Amino acid sequence: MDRFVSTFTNKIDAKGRVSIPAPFRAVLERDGYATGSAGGIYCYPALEAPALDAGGERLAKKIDGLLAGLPDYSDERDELSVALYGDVQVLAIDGDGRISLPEGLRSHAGLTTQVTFVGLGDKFQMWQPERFAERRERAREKVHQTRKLFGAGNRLSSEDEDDGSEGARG
Amino acid sequence: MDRFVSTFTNKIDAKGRVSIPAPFRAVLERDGYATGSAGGIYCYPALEAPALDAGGERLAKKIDGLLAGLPDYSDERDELSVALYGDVQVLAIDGDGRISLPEGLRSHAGLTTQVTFVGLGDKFQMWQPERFAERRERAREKVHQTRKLFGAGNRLSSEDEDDGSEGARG
DNA sequence: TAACAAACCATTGACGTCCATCAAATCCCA
DNA sequence: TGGGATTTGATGGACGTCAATGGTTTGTTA
Repeated sequence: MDRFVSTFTNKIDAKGRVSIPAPFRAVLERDGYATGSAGGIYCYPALEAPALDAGGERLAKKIDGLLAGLPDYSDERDELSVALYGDVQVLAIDGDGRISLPEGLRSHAGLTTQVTFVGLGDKFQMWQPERFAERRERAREKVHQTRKLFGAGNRLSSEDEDDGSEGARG
Repeated sequence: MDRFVSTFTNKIDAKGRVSIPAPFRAVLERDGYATGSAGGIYCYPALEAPALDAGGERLAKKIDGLLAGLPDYSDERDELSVALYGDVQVLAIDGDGRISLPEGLRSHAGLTTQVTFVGLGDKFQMWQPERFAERRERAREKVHQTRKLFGAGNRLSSEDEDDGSEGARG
């Protein structure tokens, strides 16, 4: 499996460190990340939500792709670069699979004692647990309505039905 | 990693010196810069912003590339050369990873006590911290709007589209 | 010789690395 | 199938290293 799926909730310790869920680490390693050596995960404040987006090399390449079409040294490119590269932090993963979240990122997502990791396929997000619970409720509502529109015969929507599949520990 | 990414804020000391963030130095060294020896970073006032542009060999080559298309000894080339090269300063990096900013550059960017280094991929910028905070907000706004223009059909923008909803299962 | 700049050195605090502990899930064998 | 052993992942803490920063000395030039 090479996608981020499921949700997990881990603690932030006194030094601001938090363990990345093991399944996510496995995906990152397959994505070209070498634990312990130089490199790390790319992390930035999500645009539309009080959360952090994060991912590995694949995510970095997508960001590059957004800028690839723009001419060098145009104002437009500079402006986009500020938002895309300027907001990104490269977080190193230590030997125990942990990252430490800088203050700036933590405050954007309102993270204090716990972090909920949410798999989104190519990337994952980090949420303050209570906030994510709300968001999740809204999302379920939405899925419910969407299914009604498409009709019950749709196999894909029944795919979204399974719950209790989360691996949240602790 | 061979690109300038993230933002860092460092102090200017009484003698006008400021440390270049270690990750940026690493990029510069990989780019062909040898700390301590002859050479330095290329730095010039940004054309459209109260900030300084800076970079290493790769940046210099890109500037060369802009001129390459024009015929030798043409007036056009001469003028563009002056515009591009005329304001460039080569700043030496001392043994501790610091540069000292000449008064001309400092005043263009309004730098007094602190400098915010902003990674933009092939180059980085130096900003007065408060001014950068504004610029960053604008940039995020713009990305926000750009995404809406592209719409969900765009592969790249759909990547940035999620607000967490699609990852919410169970 | 005074003024300035550049190299050198020293301190401090943050961060990365390493180690120990604990809980949960799995495996193995009776 | 049940219980104990083993493995893996999460968490907390100690320690060493490096980056940022401030200061001092040396060299150079007018």
